[in-house]
Amino acid sequence: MARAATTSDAFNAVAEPQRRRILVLLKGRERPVNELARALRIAQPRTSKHLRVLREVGLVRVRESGQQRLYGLDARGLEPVHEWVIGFEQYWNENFDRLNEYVKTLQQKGHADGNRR
Amino acid sequence: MARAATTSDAFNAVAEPQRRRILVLLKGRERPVNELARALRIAQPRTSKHLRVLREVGLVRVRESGQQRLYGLDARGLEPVHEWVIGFEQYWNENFDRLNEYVKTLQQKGHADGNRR
DNA sequence: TTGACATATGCCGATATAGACATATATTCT
DNA sequence: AGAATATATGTCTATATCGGCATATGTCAA
Repeated sequence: MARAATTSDAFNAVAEPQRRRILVLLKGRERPVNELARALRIAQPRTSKHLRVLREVGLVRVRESGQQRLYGLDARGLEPVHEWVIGFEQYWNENFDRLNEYVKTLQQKGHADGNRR
Repeated sequence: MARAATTSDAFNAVAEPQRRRILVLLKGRERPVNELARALRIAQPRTSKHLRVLREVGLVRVRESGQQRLYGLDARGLEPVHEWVIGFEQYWNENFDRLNEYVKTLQQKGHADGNRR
């Protein structure tokens, strides 16, 4: 079995640097494909393919506008990513080793309320 | 060129579901490889390889303890992921189209204080 | 209709997986 | 030393990329 498809979820879609840059560019306003390609300095077909991936995981919406297709951000799909990562916030905000010991102590006592920051 | 290596950064390392589960299991306490393998119900070699990836991006530390190797979380590498994702929070927390207009207005004014939730 | 412009898709090549399995390496115990 | 336990690594297979290029599809204007 190979790596999971990039279209499987937002985590995989966002693992690609160019796709992250695309999403950043779409903050605040819609953009046509060519504009994105120019901004990222990547070929138009490549841009279209990245956009397709982003579309398939729902991070981006398309809107026809004449001969252009305007892509817009739909950041809701990033919320699960945020939820997952934020669960680790306490572990990078504090001195790791001391927290580690602290939690271990609590666990040995059999308590489950050791999540205070 | 193929997809970026999983070892290239935290984004890629975390794109793999099993690796995310490993990190979650390491919250609060260190664990030896076999314990992780059992908990995840995946083969030990596979677990070791995932841990290797996590080690190479610095999300995990190892400590020798007799014949065991205790893996511990080092969540600092997740902070960049968090930073990136949090930049989109306003876009999933508010009505997209109205916010879109709002941000556009701010940008035209040249202000940068529009991050209030 | 023909042409210009914008975008999507198909094909190819090179590569990096993830999983399964066998095995090497290291440590502890007897 | 030899066995048992814990972990890491090498090999093989199947697959899903990502990028480049050519080309199909679609829209608008003259």
